[in-house]
Amino acid sequence: MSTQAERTAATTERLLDATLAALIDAGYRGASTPEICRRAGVSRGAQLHHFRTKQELVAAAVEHLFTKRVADLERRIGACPTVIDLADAASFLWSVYTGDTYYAWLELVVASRTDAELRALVAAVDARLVARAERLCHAVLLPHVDDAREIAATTRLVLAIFDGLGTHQILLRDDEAARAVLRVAARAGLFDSAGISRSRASAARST
Amino acid sequence: MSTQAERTAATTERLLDATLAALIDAGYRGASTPEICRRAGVSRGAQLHHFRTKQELVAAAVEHLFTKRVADLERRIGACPTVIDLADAASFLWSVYTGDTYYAWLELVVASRTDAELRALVAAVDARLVARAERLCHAVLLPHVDDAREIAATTRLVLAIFDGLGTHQILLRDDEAARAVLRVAARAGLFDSAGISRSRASAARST
DNA sequence: TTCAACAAACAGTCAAGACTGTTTGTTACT
DNA sequence: AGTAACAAACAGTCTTGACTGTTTGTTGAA
Repeated sequence: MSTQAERTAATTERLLDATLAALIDAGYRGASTPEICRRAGVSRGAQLHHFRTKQELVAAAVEHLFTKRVADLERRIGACPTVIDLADAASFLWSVYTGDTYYAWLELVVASRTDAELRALVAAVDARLVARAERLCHAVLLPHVDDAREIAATTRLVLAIFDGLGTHQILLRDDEAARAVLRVAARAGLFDSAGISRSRASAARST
Repeated sequence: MSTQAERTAATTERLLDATLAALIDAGYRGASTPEICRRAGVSRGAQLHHFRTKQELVAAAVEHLFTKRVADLERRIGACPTVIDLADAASFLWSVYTGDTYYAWLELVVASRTDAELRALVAAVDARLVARAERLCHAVLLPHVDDAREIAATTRLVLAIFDGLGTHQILLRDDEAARAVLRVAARAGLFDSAGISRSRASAARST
């Protein structure tokens, strides 16, 4: 039928996708191995053959989620028309950033708060995500800034707004409200390199 | 020894405090009833006498957490010296906002994403918290703004930044980095009513 | 090329432990 | 006495990981 390698790849991918789906639909608590196997259409024996412990499966799923998020983001950003208004850009980014994969990620982050082993995995992957975000932020928002700490802090601020809004959306399922918040942020000059530069200039004067 | 009412009050309070402590230390998943009883020094029989189901216990704990957060916040804000710099104020708010009770709240919010009953409880309490935050935001940041939607959006933005930074702290345990982010936000005019007004004026001109 | 030997993938069952909620019994207040 | 508060044993369900056996693919010698 197929080679061993092909079978392995197919089964592991189904398991990893099922793990993310379970994480999204049922949360970290509900992502049990029987549930994942049920979704993947794979026997528990097969699952245990490929991932000897649940930790191994989760670790692989974290990596899988990272590549998926990055691929999603870059594909959709690549398909994005030329940006004119930074407020529109923020709204566009919001539509890319939120969604299922964000909530899968949030489940992992929150679970990792009380699980040191998981936290080590998630933190390592997060560092890579943040590094990418910093490069993007540097290119788009702060092309004339060279201070790494300045770039890092600005990136964190933008990420925090998106993450915070994503968390709020759990309780207040109102996408338009979230976009209104982003418009306020844009008006305040948050996504506007000129605005930030202007603020920096005034900050410099005040010292 | 003591009256029935006193015994009931003492036991329920110990159970509720233990529930929050378990939520903080072990997460929603780890906050099992045996664990809560162990922490409270109460037998499972007593727990089940006062809270017939876990749902009841969690519901009471959500309410307990709300009163605790509000009390903490108002007590510490009351003890705060006169505010001079809004960046310092943001840093102060951060020290009040983050901490154990924030993570207990986050556990509940994330768990409520995949638990409709819990979500109804948490959303109702969240609405009350946000309403308080809006009044505070109106008084401190936007005293001259009357548009309710404007106030709501600005409040959400500030809350989103704090919540997002709190989530980031799970992976990046660096309080100083979080404060640096808040300084960037303050410099961008986010916590500065004048800055927001100025931005609004320029936005009005552009239309 | 063909077939035997081997390895990997897969399926299903089982035991140990954990959690929830019920039931039964005991102690302390009214 | 009667009732509320508490304690402990128990039943049922779920999850994890171990174990046994079967099918499928790979390798190498004749």
